[in-house]
Amino acid sequence: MFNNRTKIKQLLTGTQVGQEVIVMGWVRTFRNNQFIAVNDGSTNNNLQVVVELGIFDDETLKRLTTGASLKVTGELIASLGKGQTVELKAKTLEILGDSDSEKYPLQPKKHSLEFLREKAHLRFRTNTFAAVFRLRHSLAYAIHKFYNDKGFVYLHTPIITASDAEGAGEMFRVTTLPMDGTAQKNEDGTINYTEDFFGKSTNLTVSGQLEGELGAMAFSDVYTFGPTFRAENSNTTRHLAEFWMIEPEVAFNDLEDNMDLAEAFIQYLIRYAMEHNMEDLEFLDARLAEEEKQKPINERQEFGLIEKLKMVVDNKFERITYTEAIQILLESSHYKKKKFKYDVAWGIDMQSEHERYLVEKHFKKPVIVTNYPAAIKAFYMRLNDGCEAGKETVAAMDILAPGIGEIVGGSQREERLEKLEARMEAMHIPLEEMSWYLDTRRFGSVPHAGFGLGFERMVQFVTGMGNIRDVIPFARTPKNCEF
RNA sequence: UCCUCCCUAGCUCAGUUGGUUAGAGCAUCUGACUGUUAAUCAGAGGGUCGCUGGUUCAAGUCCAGCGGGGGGAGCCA
Repeated sequence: MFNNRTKIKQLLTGTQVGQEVIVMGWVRTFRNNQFIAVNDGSTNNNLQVVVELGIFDDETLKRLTTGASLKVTGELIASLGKGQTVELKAKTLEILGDSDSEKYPLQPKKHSLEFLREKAHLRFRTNTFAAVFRLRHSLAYAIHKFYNDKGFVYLHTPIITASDAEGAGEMFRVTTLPMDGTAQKNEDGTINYTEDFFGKSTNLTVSGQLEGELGAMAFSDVYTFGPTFRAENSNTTRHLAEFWMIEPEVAFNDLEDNMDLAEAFIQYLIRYAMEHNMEDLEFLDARLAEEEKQKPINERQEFGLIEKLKMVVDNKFERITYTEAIQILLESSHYKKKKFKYDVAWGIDMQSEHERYLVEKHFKKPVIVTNYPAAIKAFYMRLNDGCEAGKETVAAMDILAPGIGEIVGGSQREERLEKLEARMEAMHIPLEEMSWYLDTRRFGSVPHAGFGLGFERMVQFVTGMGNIRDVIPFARTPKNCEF
């Protein structure tokens, strides 16, 4: 057996002092020809391995370069120096893999996030990214735990879909047809997809929601958690072409139930991270505080990372209707002083400056905005009854988070067949192609609701990372598909 | 896609009104030191100034095109 090692996280608890142990990991620094800081990814804290002078030959010691991998056996002892409680007194030292220090890109010094983004294959070995991706893992686990404990069924919705009706964004085409122009064409010049692999035009999914609704009509409570794809040419710090989304879909739920679920969900995830990853959160908190110090005072965040997370967990989210939100904006001194670039009026699709004002200036906490004008929302959202003519609204809700903007988008779904069909027709959505979807409304339709939470945006919120490309291992963005 | 800023050593940056041999800190290498904490001290090596073209006696510096990146906007999660 090769893997008879003990993880560094375990060793640092100090329970094995006095015992002979085996450690494997990577060299972070080698100081004074005596002290190796070894990291194995189980924690950001390094284990100090002490090589006493004269025990190992110079040839071996020279190979202890940053990034090299090691196997060390020795006795775990209470540290003789300050700065750590335990250290490993090396008895044997084996270099598993050398790392040419002239070529290894990660140096024992600060690197910019932009530089590390281009070295995404190695950036896990840095403290910042190790903390981020351990948190990402924890949050992913917590998502399954949250829904599993509530009796939800994890439904795997397809990655390749034929429907392009949802209109959530531009889609990536999936095809095996030749791209050299020799693909068969129809009389009108369009590509003849009957010859394609699936016999029709197919795409990568933009959302698992419609399939999720099918599951909810049998299991009552389902959720999806998987990758989604948008071919939008978005170049921002909060958009990816490939991202992960969590989409619960719940039968016998109205908009209020939906909001309750979303709020409990977000608070659960943050609480889980604080209970299981506090060390990493503290590291990121300190990193962020350091970064804030570089900024001019008027651009600094009001709260630290952990402080912000505590506030979200400890306070109810603010809930306002779209109409109230518009009213708040219109009455704001910000509006009266004409500080908004875009005008405010009932019916507009709020701009990010408006959302930011509500969340960051007015309420200073997460805000749930409900009942948006029907004209600016998707076809499947439930029309509210008793609306004033020309001011129809739908039972939609968006959760806006400080610093990130929209983190959740959801709604109660239109369960009434005639109203749904009328809405689809008005929005030019082909009813025949969506017949499978409409069957849910034909056979035992029930009120139901669901939402989508962008996983990376959630990871951004919890880690405080400003750029979404730094919270997914290998980011896919326009003009960038490395690794 | 639009607006804006940027691209100089491995990294982070400086480089004056265009003018000799393009600099610094860190990293790396060599040596010294040896209970260090991003060790310290001394020395050394390291550059097609993003690419292509143009203006000029002369371009890292000015102009144009292309490529890449940051920030903001739109679209959204």
